[in-house]
Amino acid sequence: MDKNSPIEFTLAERTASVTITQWVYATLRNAVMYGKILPGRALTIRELAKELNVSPMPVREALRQLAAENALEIQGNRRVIVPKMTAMKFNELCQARMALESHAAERALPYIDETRLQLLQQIDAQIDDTQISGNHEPISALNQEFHRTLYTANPHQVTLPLIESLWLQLGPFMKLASAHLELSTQVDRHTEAMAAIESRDAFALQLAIKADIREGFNFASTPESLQCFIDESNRHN
Amino acid sequence: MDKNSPIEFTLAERTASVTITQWVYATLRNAVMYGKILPGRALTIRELAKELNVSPMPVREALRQLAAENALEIQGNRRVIVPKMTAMKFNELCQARMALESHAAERALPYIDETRLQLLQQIDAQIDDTQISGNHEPISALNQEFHRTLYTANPHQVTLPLIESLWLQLGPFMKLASAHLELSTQVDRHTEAMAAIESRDAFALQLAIKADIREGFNFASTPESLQCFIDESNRHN
DNA sequence: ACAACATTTTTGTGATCACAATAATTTATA
DNA sequence: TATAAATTATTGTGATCACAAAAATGTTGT
Repeated sequence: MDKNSPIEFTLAERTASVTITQWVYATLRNAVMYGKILPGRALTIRELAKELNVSPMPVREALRQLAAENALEIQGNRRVIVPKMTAMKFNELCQARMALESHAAERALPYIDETRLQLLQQIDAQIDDTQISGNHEPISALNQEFHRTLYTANPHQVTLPLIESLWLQLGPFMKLASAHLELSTQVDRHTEAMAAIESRDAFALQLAIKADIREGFNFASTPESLQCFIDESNRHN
Repeated sequence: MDKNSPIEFTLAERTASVTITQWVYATLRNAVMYGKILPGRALTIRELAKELNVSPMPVREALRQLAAENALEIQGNRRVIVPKMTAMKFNELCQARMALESHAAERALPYIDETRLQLLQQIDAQIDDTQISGNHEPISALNQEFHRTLYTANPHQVTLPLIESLWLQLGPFMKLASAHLELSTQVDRHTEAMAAIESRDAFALQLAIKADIREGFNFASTPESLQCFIDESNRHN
């Protein structure tokens, strides 16, 4: 149990009119989403409060909020940890992403206008530029922005919070997996998605989104390689 | 603004080894789920604390948790309210339920054994018994239990928390709508679902679940009648 | 009678403290 | 030396308080 493994916080911007709780929440969320905290790592209120130079109170609230989003897990002994991954759970999370996000894309399609399409193309171009660097975090962040921009075209959207919950649950594990993976093999499904949008083809859009999600996880194409990453992620604690 | 409209709390059971926060959470969640709090109703920490005979602290945490689940909405002025419904949002919530729950049912199907099927039949029988009374709350609770029992057959389930979030968002509005509706017209789609399970027909099961959800909302079959209920629900504040 | 201003009250936020439960460490025992 | 028991340290929970922002109320001027 390397309970004391340090956490590389990327401190969120601390603008005015943002409460300390919101700032702590954003900071912790970012740490979970981009795998800065290892699965199984125990998080204590006082430790985080000291680390972030705030009182325990905002940390308490932020932790509870993240637990409500299934990003953290409150154990029976009231300890808060980053949940561990299993092969079956990983599979369920991927399947849930495909079901929910293809649905969100379909419901967003009628609302996508020329402006939003250009926005999507712009983000996709940024992804191509960043692809060379090979860093996991900025690519992952841009990829999320692409999906978010697509789904939020629907002004009555209700699924994004649910989708973000799934992203959060996959985050800690993806970081570990991406370290052992060359991303270069990835085909650009975003282009296919945008073609489907232009031709107003809901079915093709759903296929493209599902393919994009599936390929993001194709490092774990065989059960053996998946199990290997899971063992790796759980070895440290 | 009948800000002071009373809230009929059904107090959750206060067993030992349950924290006050958990108890308050369960109580408030129940109130939201079964429409005891009108949409638009502002909730203040101190008011609820006094009402429930607890200190403000557990109420604070419970409210934040419910807000994280999209059951409550934190406004810009930091006030907490039960979100108001719109026709478009209502439609999106129904569509999301159908997409997510039919997916959950499909993923659960392989795990359903004889024992669980009997459990489902038992719950369905209870629903038939309660149907006569006409009360919204117990029928709704049993209906939820039926769906929950189905989805949790899958031991690696990850979608139930997301589904419950959708239920919570629909809760306050359903109560208002059900008051103007005779439920007797409802066909029993649960029987169809169980037949699909027995024949291991995933597609038929998905259809049955979708039909069950759709029919639960068929009081709002025309846009006009839906708008009528929405106006009614928002008139009070 | 109604708008604009000043005053009072109420509210969420965040800090600090007490306490019981849990975990970690030390000491005692075989 | 290994295991059990006792002690110490740490933790989450919940209560209380101070404070600034916001809402409600009261007051004034036209």
